[in-house]
Amino acid sequence: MDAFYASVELLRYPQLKGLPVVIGGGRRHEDDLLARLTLEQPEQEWTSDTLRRIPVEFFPRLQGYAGRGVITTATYAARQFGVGSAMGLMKAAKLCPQAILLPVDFAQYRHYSQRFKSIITDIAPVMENRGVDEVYIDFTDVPGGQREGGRVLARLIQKAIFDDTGLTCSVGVAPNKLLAKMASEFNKPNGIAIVREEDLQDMVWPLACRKINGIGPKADEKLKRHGIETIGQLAAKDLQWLIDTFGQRTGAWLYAASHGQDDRPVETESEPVSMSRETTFDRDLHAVRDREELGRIFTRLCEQVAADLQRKGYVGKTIGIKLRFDDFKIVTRDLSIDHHTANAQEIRRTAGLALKRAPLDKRLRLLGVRVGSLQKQGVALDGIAQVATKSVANEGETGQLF
DNA sequence: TCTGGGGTCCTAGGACCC
DNA sequence: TCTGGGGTCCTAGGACCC
Repeated sequence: MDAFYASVELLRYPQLKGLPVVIGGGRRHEDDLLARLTLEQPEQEWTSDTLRRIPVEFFPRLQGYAGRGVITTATYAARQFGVGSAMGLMKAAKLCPQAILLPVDFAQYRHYSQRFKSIITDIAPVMENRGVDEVYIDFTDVPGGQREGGRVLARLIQKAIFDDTGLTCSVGVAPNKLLAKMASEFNKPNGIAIVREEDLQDMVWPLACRKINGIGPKADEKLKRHGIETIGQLAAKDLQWLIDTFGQRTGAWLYAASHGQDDRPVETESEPVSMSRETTFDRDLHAVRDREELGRIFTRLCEQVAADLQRKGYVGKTIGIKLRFDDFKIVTRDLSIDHHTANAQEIRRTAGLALKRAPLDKRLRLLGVRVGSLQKQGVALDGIAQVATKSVANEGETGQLF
């Protein structure tokens, strides 16, 4: 198989070039911004749409930012100051107070994401989704795909995307997904990199193990404890040692990955496994003292998940909650019911039961609601079970929190 | 100055059935 | 009555990715 990994530089509107700009802060940041603008300039109607038309220079600077958001992405000019994805905005404000803070524009990302993907499937139909801005492509059967080792096709795709959307795109070309993904990082932004099997030693082995998609901070730490820093050092270990040290599955995978081997196909179809909604509060909430506020938020999350399920046509039967405490410890509780549902009240009721089993002594930072074991709506044949919605003991008991 | 939101997959133990 | 093994479902936590 010949694979591409294409990653669009999604939010880098041309006018951001050269300016230190960070994007982040979540939905709340945009709401705050709209509220402020409405107050300052009431003659204009402020919406996400009008916001989009304001030149970047008019957006607020990071300096003095107080809130819990993180950076979604940053321009290269901002990255010079050491800020980057996933960093807290308050920390970023210290490092680069002059950076312009733009709100995250989900509607626009979705729009451009669809355009970018449909341009690609027009050219190369075997495409796998990897989130809003990244895809794998199997171009084995694309006419002309082999010219200059794939470079001609990569350039064609880049040009088509740029002409239509104004977005740049980094492409990695390799014999499999693992290597294509790695290659796509080599010439960011707007680059093309080709890795052939015989390039493994020169181009891949010098890289840090962390560059392998699937090796995160924990695995990297463990590798380092064994003196393994680079992919080449990993490749020098024998299979049995890796299996003894990391377990059968992970060991064998590490061995294969370090030798550039990966036989996963490009998957064009996938069904969702779960849908969830979660929110981090502006301030930590206490289960007893902030009971009412928590209850409202909880209900809203359930309604949002239900709406997501209904809009996308799914029903689920495992309903769960997620809590993050002030010390960042996470707890989850799941409860499976005897039929599939997308009903907000039913999700709320079941999630409430799950929540009762969680410890609620510490202050809460985040609350989430998840529905799993999904099925397409209409396929569900739970039949009679639908009638017998369980009434559970203790429901309505006095003194309960939710 | 603490660290978003939406996902997937894996592991591991226990229940329960055959 | 005991032992054991396999399979599946459920639950909780954790690693990782975009």
